[in-house]
This record gives sequence, C-alpha cells and structure tokens, in this order.
Amino acid sequence: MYAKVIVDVPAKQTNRAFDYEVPSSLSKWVEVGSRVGVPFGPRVLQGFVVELQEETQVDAKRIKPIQNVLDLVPPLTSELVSLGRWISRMYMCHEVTALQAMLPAALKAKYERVIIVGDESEEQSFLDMPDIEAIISFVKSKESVSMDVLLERFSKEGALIKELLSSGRLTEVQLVKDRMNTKKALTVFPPAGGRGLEEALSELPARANKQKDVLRYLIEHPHAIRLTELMETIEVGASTVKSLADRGWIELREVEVMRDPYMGRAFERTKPLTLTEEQSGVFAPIRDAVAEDRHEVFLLHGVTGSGKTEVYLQSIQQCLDMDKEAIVLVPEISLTPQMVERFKGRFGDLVAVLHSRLSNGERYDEWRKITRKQVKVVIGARSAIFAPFTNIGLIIIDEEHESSYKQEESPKYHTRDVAVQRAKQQDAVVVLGSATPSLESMEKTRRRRDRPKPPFTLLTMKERVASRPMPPVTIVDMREELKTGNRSMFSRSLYKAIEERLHKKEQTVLLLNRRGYATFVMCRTCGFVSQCPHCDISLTYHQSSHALRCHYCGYAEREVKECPSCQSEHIRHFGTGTQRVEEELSKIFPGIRVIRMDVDTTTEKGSHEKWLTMFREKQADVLLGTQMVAKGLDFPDVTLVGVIAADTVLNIPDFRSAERTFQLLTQVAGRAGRHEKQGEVFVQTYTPEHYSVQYASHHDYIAFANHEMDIRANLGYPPYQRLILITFSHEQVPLLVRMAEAFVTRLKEIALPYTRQQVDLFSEAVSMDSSFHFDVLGPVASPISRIKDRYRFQCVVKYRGEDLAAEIVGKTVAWFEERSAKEKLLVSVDVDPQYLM
DNA sequence: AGCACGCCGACT
DNA sequence: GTCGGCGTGCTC
Repeated sequence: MYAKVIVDVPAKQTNRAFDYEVPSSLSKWVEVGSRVGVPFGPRVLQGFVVELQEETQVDAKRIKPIQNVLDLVPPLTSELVSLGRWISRMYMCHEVTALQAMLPAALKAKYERVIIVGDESEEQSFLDMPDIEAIISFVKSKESVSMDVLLERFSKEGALIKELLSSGRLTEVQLVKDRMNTKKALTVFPPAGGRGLEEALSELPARANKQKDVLRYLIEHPHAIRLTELMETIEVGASTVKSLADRGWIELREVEVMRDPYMGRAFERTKPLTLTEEQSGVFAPIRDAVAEDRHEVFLLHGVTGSGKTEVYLQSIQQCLDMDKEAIVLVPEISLTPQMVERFKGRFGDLVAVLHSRLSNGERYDEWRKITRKQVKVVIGARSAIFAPFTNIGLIIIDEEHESSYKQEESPKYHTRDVAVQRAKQQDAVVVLGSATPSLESMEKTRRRRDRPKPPFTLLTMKERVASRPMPPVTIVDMREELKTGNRSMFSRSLYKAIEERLHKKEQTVLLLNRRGYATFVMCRTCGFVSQCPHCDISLTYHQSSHALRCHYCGYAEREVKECPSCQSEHIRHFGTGTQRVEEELSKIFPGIRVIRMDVDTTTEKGSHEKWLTMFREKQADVLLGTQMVAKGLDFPDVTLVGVIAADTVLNIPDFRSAERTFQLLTQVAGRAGRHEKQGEVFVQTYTPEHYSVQYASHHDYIAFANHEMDIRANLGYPPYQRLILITFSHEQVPLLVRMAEAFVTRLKEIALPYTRQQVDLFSEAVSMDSSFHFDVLGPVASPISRIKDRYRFQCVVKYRGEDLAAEIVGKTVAWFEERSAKEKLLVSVDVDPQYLM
C-alpha cells in the first residue's frame, strides 16, 4: 500500500504529493486525511495523506515508509482534503497551507531535535573514559534530551559531545510533536461494583477517619470521580486518597479531560417559538431543501429585528431530525454570550462553540468534540466552516455581507464561497442571512440571459417581529451646525436627545466609526506628523500606553511632548477617538455613566462580555464604541442610537465605501427600539445628500442596491466583474518597478490567446454578458507604499469568466517566480480582495 | 523550507 | 595548496 502525502513545507517546489510506503503495521491507521510523520530528505516532517493507492510510479528504491501516524482519528476527512485542493487552486496558495488552515492551532506541528543514545553494540569495547560514561548514562536516564539541556549539563565537554555524535554513540533525531497536549486529570477508580471496599474499611485502623470517609463515599457512589472533585466533596487531602491507592484498594490514574469553556454554566432550555407568517414563508423552502437533501443556496434578506435567528434555529432542528449536522457562522465580533446562549439553550450539549477568545487548548477540545461525534452543531467564526463533520445538512452564514469573512492571510479565502463549495460537495443547504446583503450575493439571486436559473434563491422578510416599526432616522447636517457656531462633536439635536434619555432613564448607543480614521499626532505649529520609519504610514496614538504605534509592523515609540521637528509644544491628537468622545460627554453631561468599547478596552479575555452585561444591567447610560456596538446587540432599554460621524467610511477611496456606509448605518439603526419602547436614530454627517446616507435613513435596501449596482456595472466593478489584486514588494524601488512591469507585460501576453479564443468561439450572437473580459490595471504604487522597509507596487486584474482568469494569473505567477525568487522579490495574490490596498 | 553539492577568493 | 562563500537543485 502506498500513500500520497503533502508535506509541511509551503514552497513552490514541494507543492505536490510525495509517495510513501504504508508499513503494514500502520495500515489500519493510515487514511485519507491522516496526519503522519514522514522522512523527507534528511529530516522528518509532518504531512497529510491525500490519497491511498495499491501501486506507485516512483522507483522502489526511492520510496521511504511513513514513520508514524499522529492522531488516533484522522483530523481531516477526505471531503476536507478535496476542499483543500479546491481552495489552493481558487486562491492560489500552497496545498499544505490550505490544509493547515482547517486545523486548530494546537495541531500545528512542532519540530523538536533531541539527542538519544545511538547504536551501542559495537562500540562497547572502547575503554570508556568516566566523562563519556557520565554523558551516556545521563542521556540514557532521560531517554532523550535536547542539545541545549545536554550542553548546559556538560558545559565543559562540548568537544567530547561533538565527537560522540560524529562517532554515532549519540545520535540526533527530529521528532514531530503537537503544539498542544491534551489535558489530564487524576481520577479515582473504585473497583467494579465497589467490591472489596467493605473489607478495606474494616482493615483500616480505627483513627484513619479520613480514609474511611473516602471509602464510605465510594461504597455509596461506586463510579469513577475526579480527584479534585472528590477532595472538594468530602473535604479530604490528596495524600489520604493516595494512600488508599497505594494499598491497592482503589485505582488512581490520569484520564484525559476536556477543557469546557462553558463548564458549569446551565443554559435554560428553550422551545421553538411560533413563527410569524413571514418567517414561515421563508422557513418552508429551507426546510424542504434540507428534508430533500438538495443542495441549494438561499439568500435570506431580513430587516434588523425580523427574527432571522429563530428561522436558523428551526432549520437546524430540521437538520438534526434528519440526523445531519449543521454549521453556523457568525462574524467574530457578534459571537456574543447572548448568541451562544440561544443556540446552547435550544440544542444543549449538541453544540460546540469555536471562537478566537478561546485558548488554544479550549478550542482544540471543542474541535475534538466534533471529530468524536459528540456534537451535531458548530457555531463559530470564519474557520468553523472547516468543522470536520461528514454529514452536513445545513450551513448558515449570518451577516453574510461582513468583510471579516474574507481571510486576510494566506489562504485568502472567502468563507461564503468556501461554504458554497463545501455544501456542493456534501449536498447541503446554505443559508446566507443579512439585513444588508452583499451586492455579490444579491446579484447571484437575479436572473440573467445566460443564466435562467440564478445560483442563489432570494427569501425576504420585510417586517420586524410583533410589527414593531423601524425607528425614524434623523440626518443631521454637521456643516449647518458649524455655520451656527457649534464646534463640538455633538449636534444640538443629538445633545437634546441624549439629555432626554438621561431624564427618562433610558439608554443610548453611540457609534464612532474609526476605520481609516486612526488617531494620529500632529504639531500645530509646523504640521509635523510622526511617521513609521519602516512603513509609509503615520503612527497611531494609543492612550493606554501613551505610545505611538505602527499598525503594520508593530514599531512603537514614546509619545512626544515637544515637536521633534520645530520643538513647539503645540501637539494635537487628531481623529476623533472614542476617548475624546467620552471626555466630551462627561464635560457636557456631568455625572453621565459611559461604557467605552474599543480595541483598547476589550483586549482582556472576557472584557467584551463584562461591558455588555454591565450595560444590560443598566449600570451605564451610554454605550460608546466602534463597529463592535453595531452588530447583533439587543437591549430592551436602548431607545436612542447616535452615529457621531457617518462619513468616515465614505471618505475612504474604495469602490465599496458606499456599500459599507449603508451597511453600517442600517445595522446600527437596527439597535434602537427592538422592544416595546419606540426608538430613534440620529446620523451626523457632512454629506447628508449622499445616496448611501439617504437610503439608509429610509431603511430602503433594495433602492440602495439598485442604485449601487448601476454604478458598479458602469465602472466594471464587482459584482459585474471580479478582481484579483497582485502585490509586489522589494527593498529597492527601481528593481521593483521593473519587475512589476515585466509581470504585467507577461500577464497580458499570456491572456491574449484566451481572449482571442473567446472571440472566435462565441460569435456576435452571444450577448455581451457572457463574453470574456480581462483587463489589467497598473502597476502602480500601493496605497501603503512601504511596509517593514519593503516598497510595494500592485496591479489589479478585472475579469469575467472566472476559471480562465485564475489559470492565466496562475501561469504568470509561476513564470514570474522563477525569475523573482533570486531577487528576493515577493508576490502576493488576492482573489476577490475586500480592500484594494 | 532545509540541506547538500559545487565552483571561485583570503588564509595557515 | 585548503577553508569557506552562498548559487542551484532536490526532497517520495
């Protein structure tokens, strides 16, 4: 038996499967998806089995055997292995990178070099010097030891150790290990049925009261119990239990335990709610598709507060009734305890939760519940799409428009597209839910001449549950405020609205969107702005550490009190940070209780949850924060939502900025008046006439989408054409420019026959819609023209006819890498980029 | 990615 | 004459 193995070396030359022999001793453990240790050149590496076969084309003498299998159960399924291949092609990454992305960090290989005692048989005749004897027996006693430890212990014998290594009395081997170990706990095992414990009780001396307590407890409860638990319940020390074990009456041994982040938390079980007419209307087709095992993608467009979650829950129930599994994806930021509670409440222990706030160990244990088939539902962020289920019935992506579903590191996959691909492979149903669907998804629900059946089916919910109205939105023109002499960041109407809430003891949510609007420090005398010495970007001010920090390379310097350029002391912090809003709030409303949520206040584990609970318990009047307050929160006493500056996103030069502005305003407006009390929204802006602001204020998604689609169509942007962003970086500009230009020239050459072919194949009779477009823009300097001392240039491919474009770019990159590798020039390819920088 | 093999400058 | 620089190429 032979196995094709992808080894753990993400490089062009090793990006293929290598053949290995499967030793018969391992044959029952080696499966497609197994993680194995294989000899590769002079060392041992981790690899993934991607195929098993009876024969091999490779020379028998070149074939080496698989050394070991790293897991009892393969961490990947053959379906995930295929998905990995699809991702590596689609997003142009190494196959091992795609496979690696599917596993929890705990399973990332750790390579360790250790020294062991080598072949002893022949060397024994040596007249061993005492030092040699000491070294050898030291290594023997430890079984294996790292070079560092050995040299530390025998610091003077360095030369001798070297000699022993070269003579073979000691050898160096490389071990493949996991990053993470399973957690073990000492557990007490009474003999089966408590046999013999009565006798033991009588044998004990009269004053061994504690030991007797233990025995009595175990006679009454004759089953295994964790040592710590036993010690707590009957208040005995560990030594008491140990002495019983020493006498052989009970057994004490290490047992693997799961780290459960929700341990001891009881979740109140909930029952399915009665669906509204509208909810039933969208639920029916989803339920039917799940019941019929039919792959289909639904785009569920439901306004904020329309009850999408209940539709998700009942769809999952349908899935479980069919004995199938479900994956629920939510943006990291909205995976709040509230959300987890709703799922755990409905499905109890069948739910595993995966999110970035878990420790590596906790995440690994949640993940293992899946491989062990202990759970049927996974709720998690982005990477939960790779949950190793084998019988998926349903994949739900909540807030599908969120740009955080695009992974920014390699593999640069979009979760939505991976989900659709995975669902195809398993004949599963996909539900994409949002109050503001991405234009990409929306476009896929529309009929086209070349596409009589659209790939996605649109389902709509226009009403909030209990017919609560959408809150009225007031647009405040900040230019007018300025004209009438109000220079503060609060307009008079927002000021009055907050004041009113304070009186009525109701709550306010204030959103300050800071993306692309970082706080920087400028000298008011000469205009000096502190720049990062390694990147082309100004440094960001962090109040918590009083430091200026670069977001790209981590460079930091202390805050300056005096301008380094002109020695002036007039230094000002620009960009309205949340801290400044907080300060101003306290100034104009003395005694106001504000909870501020931003990157500075939510880094600590559990802090996110803590602030939200405080706000829910009405320990504060105002919740002030960045985008994290816009998503999915639901507080009954919030009747006012204020957006301090709606334009910040709009002013970013990106073709999606109008879409992002619309989404943010709509989402945050949805936070108000979700319960009995009527809500109200104020949006402050310098561009009140902008269509994204206007449509958002009228809660009119469809009108916005139509308007924006027209613009995209005219400019040839997504969803009408797709993009690939290619970025080049090097320390020297002239070489960089030359190479980038060479790339683009070659790219166009390679593309040429494809475009011709298309013209020949399709005569004029074919509509413009289906014809193949391929345009290259650039190269130009990247918006951030230098990062970590490397200059950056980029080009953008705009195309239609997806498979061909990936092939063309792939070919060009392969051609280019042969030339660029020796120049240390880096190329990075981003298919369907979310930001063009 | 490592690591070895292989062809040209400053040293005992 | 040798030690060693890192350029090129391979790893089942």
